[in-house]
Amino acid sequence: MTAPTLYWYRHDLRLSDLPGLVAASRRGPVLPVFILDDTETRERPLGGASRWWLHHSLQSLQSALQDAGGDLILRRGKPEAILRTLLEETGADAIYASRQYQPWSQDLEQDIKQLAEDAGAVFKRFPGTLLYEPEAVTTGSGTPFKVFTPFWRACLRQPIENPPVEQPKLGFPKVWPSSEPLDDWQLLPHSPNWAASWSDLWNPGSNGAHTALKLFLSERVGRYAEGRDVPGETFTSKLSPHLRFGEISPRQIWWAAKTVKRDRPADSEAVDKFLSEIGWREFCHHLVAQFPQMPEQPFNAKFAHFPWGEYPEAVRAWQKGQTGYPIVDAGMRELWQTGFMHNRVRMIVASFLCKHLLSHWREGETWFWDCLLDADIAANSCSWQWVAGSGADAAPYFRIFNPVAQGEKFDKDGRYTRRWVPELADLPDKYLHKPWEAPDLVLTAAGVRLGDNYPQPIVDHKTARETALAAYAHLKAVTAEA
DNA sequence: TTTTGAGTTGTTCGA
DNA sequence: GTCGAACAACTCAAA
Repeated sequence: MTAPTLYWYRHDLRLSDLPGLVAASRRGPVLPVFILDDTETRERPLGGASRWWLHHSLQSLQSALQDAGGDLILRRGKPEAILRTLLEETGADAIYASRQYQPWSQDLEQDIKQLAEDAGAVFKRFPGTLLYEPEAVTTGSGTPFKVFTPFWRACLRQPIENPPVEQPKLGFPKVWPSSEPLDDWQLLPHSPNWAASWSDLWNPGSNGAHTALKLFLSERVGRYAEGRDVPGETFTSKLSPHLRFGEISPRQIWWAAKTVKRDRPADSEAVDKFLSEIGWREFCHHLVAQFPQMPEQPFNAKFAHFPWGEYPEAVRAWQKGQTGYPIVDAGMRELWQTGFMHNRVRMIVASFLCKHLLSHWREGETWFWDCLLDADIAANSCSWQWVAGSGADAAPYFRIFNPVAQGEKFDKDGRYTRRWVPELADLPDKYLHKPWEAPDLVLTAAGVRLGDNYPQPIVDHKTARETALAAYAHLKAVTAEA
């Protein structure tokens, strides 16, 4: 009888377009296993919102595997220990998995390879999480790209030739090792259950991912180029949490988008704009694969000297959406209430934390990590560094978002701000993004009492901007000395 | 090796 | 209200 293959599920919770699973199925019976590592020895523990998503995504994958006549084995602990045990328990002679790119992944995969060999088994990694492997995209001189545009152009010169692969026909062993009940993992919040309404907002799992993709490509992508910047409208794909957990592959997205370009040439440009966002995801993963310190250290070493301050009260006001800047507060409340924030607003709130509050980008990175359903080490750390000015191809430090101007430009009709900051809902458009400038009569009529039911701005924009620019000048002075 | 062109997402100021 | 220029040089990538 053929020995089974352990398929070690990681950030690839799907059945279709999964090269490792196809290869495993060709060898014989497959034992799918997912390991939750919350030991904090190597892997960064998941944030609260991500745990909620993971619960539902695992549930979805488990039931899909059961429909196929199999199951998903759930185990908790260190992957090294668990995979060693499973090899012994099941007599499996191979572990197959998708390659991952987190800072700790390379060491972990090396250790798994070693323990597999020690047990007389093989460990094989497969692509599937990215469109391009980090080694495959380099500059003419063989070094990794540090600027997005040439990076993405180099990617586009390498066409994706193979279409996504279908779900393989899976065979399973007769005897199954034990599995922990998902509910025992307590991934869902309780007392309070802050995610009570999330099931209405999100549909974790591959089915939900493909539904979201179809909806986006059929109804939204045409207006993506401009619409993506308007947080009060829905012209973004909302695919990020699905991609984060690998419920859908970037290649599946790529091919579906390619079909749209062929069938609706008028939308071709907008589709390319969308695909370049997939490109940013690739860029971030490649950067972290090359620079594993990204989540902790500034990519631009000069920023080690940047005079970040410690302002815990201001950071708390930012987290709670109580800064007194309506667009900032709207974003932070959307995040808290839904596990998501519109991309445009992510930039505004991040700029505000780093530049208006002069707080370290890691404060923001940590908060986003805990609150975002799509929290991903690579995208999160690269994007925060991008905003802070220390990242690859980063925004220049003197580019400081004006939260009033941004609100007036991108949330002109106030739909987004009024939704998340209802205490300002009755203010006229003219003052919605700067209530402190509204005459008393207007405030009273709208039921707004500044400093009472909505805060005064915690910093003055003009002053904060000047202070931030001075901090940057300080950085220049320090590095000039060095 | 040297040179050259270019670089996600902005703001402010002054004409 | 609208427009162009300045903002700060610097580093990257390719010719």
